[in-house]
Amino acid sequence: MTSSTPARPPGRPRSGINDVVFAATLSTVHELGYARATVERIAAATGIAKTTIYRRWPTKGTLIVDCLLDAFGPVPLEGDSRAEIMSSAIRWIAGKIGEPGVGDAFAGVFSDAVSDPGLREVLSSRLQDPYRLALQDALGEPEHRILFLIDVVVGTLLHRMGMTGEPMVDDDVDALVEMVLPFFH
Amino acid sequence: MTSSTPARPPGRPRSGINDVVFAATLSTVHELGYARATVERIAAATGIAKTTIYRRWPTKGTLIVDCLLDAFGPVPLEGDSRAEIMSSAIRWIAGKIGEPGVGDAFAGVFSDAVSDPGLREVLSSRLQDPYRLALQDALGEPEHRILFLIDVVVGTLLHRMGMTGEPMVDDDVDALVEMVLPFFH
DNA sequence: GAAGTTTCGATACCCAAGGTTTTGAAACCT
DNA sequence: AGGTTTCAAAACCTTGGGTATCGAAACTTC
Repeated sequence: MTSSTPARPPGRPRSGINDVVFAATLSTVHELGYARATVERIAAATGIAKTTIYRRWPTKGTLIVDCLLDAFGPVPLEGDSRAEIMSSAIRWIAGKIGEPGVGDAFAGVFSDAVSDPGLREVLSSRLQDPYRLALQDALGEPEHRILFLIDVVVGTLLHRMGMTGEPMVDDDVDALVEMVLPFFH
Repeated sequence: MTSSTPARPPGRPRSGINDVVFAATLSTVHELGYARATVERIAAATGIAKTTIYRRWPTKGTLIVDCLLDAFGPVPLEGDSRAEIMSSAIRWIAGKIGEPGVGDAFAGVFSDAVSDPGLREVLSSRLQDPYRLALQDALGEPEHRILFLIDVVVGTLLHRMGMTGEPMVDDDVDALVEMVLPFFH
């Protein structure tokens, strides 16, 4: 049982700066927008070296994805009925995308992924798949229906964000829920 | 009335190369993706100089928007009922986004616009507004409802395109129509 | 305490791509 | 012929993602 708690690996341990980097990433994206939130600026905002960021995240895209994973956390799948579960999930992701920097970062990394199959794979497997699986389980729907649901909800929220620069207002989120729910009876 | 038909401006007239540039833009984007479809490569594909492109379009974003305007053309608002009009419009834009290069170009310029308020303005006023006004007129819906409709339809189609790299299949476009129509009675 | 290993900060660097500038020639007008 | 605009070609600038190097710091084990 010597490896049940694997010994700390040799060498200098990493300092616990991930949270600081995530916070600086979101605030920098919020202030300057996605494209002008360069890795150099994010590093400067945290006070650490750019090389340290690239040692932990191989690309800017993976940094943003990890940052979003940290910002989102697990889906709260609350509610007694399927309708309540879907409704709360939609409002939850709408609220998250409305948080400062989150929507910009999401839309930005999403757009980078369009021309970058590697990043698309990261986005799909690390960010989308966990939520897709949780929703499949909670709603008892087949994969392609959940993928369609995610396309509709996230696509709509990001399109509004990208077109106006502002997150979707609550009235329109209500409309989104009202439109989606009947389709998934 | 000497200026009713304004005289041709002095100097060497522009050669009619816009169509060639648009075609080369779409094919280059289709082959290499949006980010790798550089202005230099597009120019090389047409055989004209990069400076000629920048003389006609101030930025890559405006070139792409003009290219999309040319590729889309006017919305066909056919059908006797509101349902038929909406259905045909949704299938029309889905088909256009599925054409080679169009979806990539659309998603790419859209994502650039996230961090670029100037490009966002161009995208909104030159590309979205004409279709929004035509739909408002044809469907008799207020502006915010049409904006919501565009967010849902275009957002969903682009999210699928960005996440998978492939346009949405017909079955899912059918589902999109089926979901949207009842909401707009 | 010394050797080995890994992280850190700093700096310099490479490369791609958007965009500008310059120059000389060509095409059109009056 | 002179004025004006467009064109192609080339050099150039800047930004930003990502890499390479180096010495110092922080741990481990022997």
